[in-house]
Amino acid sequence: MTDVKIQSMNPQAIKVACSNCNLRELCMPLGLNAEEIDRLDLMVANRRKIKRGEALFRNGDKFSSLYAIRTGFFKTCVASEDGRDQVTGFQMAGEIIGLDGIVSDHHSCDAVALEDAEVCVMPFDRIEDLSREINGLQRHVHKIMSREIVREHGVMLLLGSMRAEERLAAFLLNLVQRLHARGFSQSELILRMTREEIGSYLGLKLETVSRTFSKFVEDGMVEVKQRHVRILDTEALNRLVNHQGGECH
Amino acid sequence: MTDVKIQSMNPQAIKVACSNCNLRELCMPLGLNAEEIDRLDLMVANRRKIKRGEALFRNGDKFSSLYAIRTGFFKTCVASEDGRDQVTGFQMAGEIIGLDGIVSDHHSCDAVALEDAEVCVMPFDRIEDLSREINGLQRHVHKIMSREIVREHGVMLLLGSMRAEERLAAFLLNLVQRLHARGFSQSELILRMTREEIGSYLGLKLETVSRTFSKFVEDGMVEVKQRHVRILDTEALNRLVNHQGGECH
DNA sequence: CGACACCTTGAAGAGGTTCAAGAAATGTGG
DNA sequence: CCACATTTCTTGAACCTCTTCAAGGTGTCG
Repeated sequence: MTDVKIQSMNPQAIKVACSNCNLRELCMPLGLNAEEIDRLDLMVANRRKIKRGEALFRNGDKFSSLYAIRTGFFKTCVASEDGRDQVTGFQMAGEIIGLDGIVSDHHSCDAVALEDAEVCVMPFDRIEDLSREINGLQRHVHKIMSREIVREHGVMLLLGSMRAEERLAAFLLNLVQRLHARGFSQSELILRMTREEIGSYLGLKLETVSRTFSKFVEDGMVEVKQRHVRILDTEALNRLVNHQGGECH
Repeated sequence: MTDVKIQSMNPQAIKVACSNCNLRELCMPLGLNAEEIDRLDLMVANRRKIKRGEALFRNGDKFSSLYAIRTGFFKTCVASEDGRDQVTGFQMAGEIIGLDGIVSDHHSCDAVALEDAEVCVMPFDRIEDLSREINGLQRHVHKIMSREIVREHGVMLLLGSMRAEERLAAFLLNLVQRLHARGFSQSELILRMTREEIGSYLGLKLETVSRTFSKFVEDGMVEVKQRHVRILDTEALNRLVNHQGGECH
């Protein structure tokens, strides 16, 4: 196993600067003045590269930092004592991971890269220091955590009340919408995760995910070639999600 | 150090004081000095009583405050456009609700009292002001939000990977454990919610909840008389949750 | 005391899982 | 670059869990 950690520790090679980052609108607060924006750069200690399949952190690891994803794609998953596994989310560029670790000073889930990735490491005590001085940052941190809580409410709704087709439709629409917000296509996407990981996230078995994809293809709503998905009828998927199977009016 | 505050009988004049509150260990940070503890009292604007069945806030309401539950019992639930409903949690004394509202300045779920309740109203901008000055409070706020995120991970695991019996067992154990932490019995509890609300929370229909209760009774694990539940065999419930139906390792 | 909400139980049915087999893609080492 | 091993994906058939529909019982509150 080759050790790739060294290269990411080389400080002068990398100009860490939120103020330049093209993801700033996604992960940083708006409405700061120039001086505050400059100070934000202090928040990022360094960057770290994670190869596909590797973990950014694991359940039990000491918590020290939040991570802003620069490139790549992650899944987070929790496990119960008896080995049950649940994917709790998929994260992409501009999103923040690590919030789970704050409460107990240790992470309670795994964050695994589904493709080669790079993150900004933001030591949490620096975040706390800075956010005491920059109100906009304080508010931003609170919003990020609240957003995650609300997102999870949505997942609970999905897991608690939707059927397989509705879950997969909601999943695809959510993914493509987030990708679109990052400049990708509205209708085409490449799944970074396996059917099993999708299934875990949606509370379904991988066979059910596969079958449901096949059904969507039959119905002409999407094209699927392995992990390449093209959405042909966004409206139909929306109807699936919002009109629980078709009550009239 | 006389920390006894005068309380008039006039409800308008009740001096709100976290420093006296017997729930302080549950909802307030530890390790503050005397001056900081005094300042915490500023956080609570007033108290508010909510009758059983009434909402503390509803989806769409303007967000302004977090609420610390003093007495009573709440459920929070989200609804999708098409009227699907999902209970996202049950909250009891010492717990904080309202975090969902921070991100968008509006609440995205309903908080409904399941029995007559009283809450401390903590305007969020005061919380932010104070937590810029009291590091312990800042950290505490972060922990509360992180705890909620981690709690929801647990619910996702439950909804995504457990079967009906496992879900109900986990639910009962969680409830009784939280009640025990508040000085109630380890083995006896009164359910404040209907079978339907339990079902919504657990992603099951009310009939399934009822049948599963009956099965637990048959198996001698619990006694159930309507909403009064006595746990006879905690270990058996624990095994149900942790050994997914009995793999023999 | 009567109306209403809540709970229990049965029987039939649907949706998803499990088990199994094979196909397609991906990665690896020679 | 190819052959082989491995992982991932698809599809079928049988099965099982939970849901749905229905009816009756129990508790509660004005």
